[in-house]
Amino acid sequence: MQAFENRLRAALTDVTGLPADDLRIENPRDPSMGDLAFPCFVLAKARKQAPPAIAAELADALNETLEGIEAVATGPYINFRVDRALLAETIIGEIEAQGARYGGGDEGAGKTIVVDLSSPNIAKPMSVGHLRSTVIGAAIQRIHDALGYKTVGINHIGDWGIQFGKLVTALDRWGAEVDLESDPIKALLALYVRYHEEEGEDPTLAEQSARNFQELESGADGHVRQTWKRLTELSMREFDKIYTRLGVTFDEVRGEAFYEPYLDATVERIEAAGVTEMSEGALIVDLSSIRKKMPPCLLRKTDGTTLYATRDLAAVFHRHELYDFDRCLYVVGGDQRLHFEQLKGVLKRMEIDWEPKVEHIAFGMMKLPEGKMSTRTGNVVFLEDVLDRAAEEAGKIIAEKNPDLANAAEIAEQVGVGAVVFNDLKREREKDIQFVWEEVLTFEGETGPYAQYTHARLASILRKAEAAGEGDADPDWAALEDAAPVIVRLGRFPSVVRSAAANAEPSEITSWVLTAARELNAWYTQHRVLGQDPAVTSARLRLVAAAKSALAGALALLGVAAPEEM
RNA sequence: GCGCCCGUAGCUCAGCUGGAUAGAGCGUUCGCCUCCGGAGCGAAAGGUCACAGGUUCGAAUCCUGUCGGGCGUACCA
Repeated sequence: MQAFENRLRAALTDVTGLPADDLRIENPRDPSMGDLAFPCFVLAKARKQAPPAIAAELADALNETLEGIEAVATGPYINFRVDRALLAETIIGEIEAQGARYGGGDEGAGKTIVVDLSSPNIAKPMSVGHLRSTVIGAAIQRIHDALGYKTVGINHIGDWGIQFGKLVTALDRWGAEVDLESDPIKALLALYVRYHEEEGEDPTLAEQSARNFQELESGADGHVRQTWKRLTELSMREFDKIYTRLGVTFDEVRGEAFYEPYLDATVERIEAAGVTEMSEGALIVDLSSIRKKMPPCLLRKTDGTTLYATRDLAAVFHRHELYDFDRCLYVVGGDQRLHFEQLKGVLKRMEIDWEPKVEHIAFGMMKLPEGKMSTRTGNVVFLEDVLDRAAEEAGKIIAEKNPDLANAAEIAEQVGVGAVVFNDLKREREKDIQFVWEEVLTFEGETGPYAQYTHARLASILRKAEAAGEGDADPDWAALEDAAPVIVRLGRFPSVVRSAAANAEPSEITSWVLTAARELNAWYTQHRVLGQDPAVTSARLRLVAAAKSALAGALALLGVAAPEEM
């Protein structure tokens, strides 16, 4: 589609004299109006003419020069219609030539994108909330991979902080009462909740916890550190199970503890920039010059220990030195907006020139009907349970609709997990989403399984064609006239990928997938592929194969499997 | 209180960074399997784009205010 757009831009430059970059080519509201459109409003002032008159005049001029594209003036717009056979042959040809790489490119070559994603906390279960960061971050990374960027996916594990002092305290007091081996994370969660219930009554708990964390931060390899190590190992084992199911891998997995040795140097560096001061006994960076009333960033507490912000600053310096990134994307919930504003605020005050490359890719909170999820109060839905139930549900449907399916269990997992992942990527990432079981377990309408089903149907047609030996004839591209809207949709995929990358917005891909799937379903129910005139069957089969390939590619970017049968 | 984000069909959401008659899915109602898979397809009903002003050829989109919601607001992460 880009090729046609470029030709139009060049032709429009010739007839208007405007630079190609200033010409905005749009998609017509209704596909029946045309494949591409140019609004003439922008020319009205300079030409002192009404837009409809300009459109009519330009359309005539363009038709003199354009070959294979027809320009029609419709009111203030010029609508362009690419010759149907040319359109089909060009777009399908592109998809066939590029295969699984269709939609990708190499414009990212030489550029590095760091993506900070997932970042679960040790000793806490992965909730459906962590799903968002993991799934959105992984999709953003894959989208950039496809465009040729060097990407670095970093899982920044929350393995540090005062809560580990608390956990050690809780384990020391009540550890004998729980079973850590069979389900370590749920046992630890119970301890954590209990701790917070009792902390109010018993001030010695908080004191002990503070001492524990100080010992941990001192580096002493005693009881506290040993306990902490054990917690980390138990938790990572559980997390890896989930990452395997989601098909997510990381290029770098580091805990916050990794940055422990860098903290002093980080604080010194910020002090050397002359932006720190003492306030109420704590070491801070004042940020009121960045934005009125912005709270200061705390680097050291009164007791000298560091905070989340200190460790994140150490991490961002470390990452910049290691990767010299072009963008560093933090895929972290919107409830941490202030934290990243402060992080960037400190960098700004230090006059660090790469500060704009650090971006907070915020996403909406996952909420339960009962309110915000909270590990402290136990108001959470565990990710593992969601995946299990979705796969189970998919299994039931397979048993009912396709009982002879060979690898039913494997497909049920792909469909169930696909449904959960797709559901999470469906909406614009900044919107809050409410977790509703029946919504997650729905496989009809705008869902992942619907997209997977479309893919499976296309695969099925191709299998039948293969078995019947159809599709060898030369295709009659003109026979795909009725498929033009679908073909245009497929042709737009590369620009959708680019937009999704620029906006770090995977939902642009899901939207495209759903629209394409809907249009494909409509098309193949109206146009039988097999058993037609051989030239027609050939053309339709080429479209089916191209569409299947593009759909599979899009689903791959999202991290959703594209089964051949389901 | 202050700061940031948000308000589009009964519900969940799109709306291409200011353009054509505001579109989907779910739900509701009606159709469609002698025909490549009904996790599907076709159709109907459903809208004062929260409200009030403003900017201009033109606003769901930009600005201001009001109302309603979410998140955050220095020693948690």
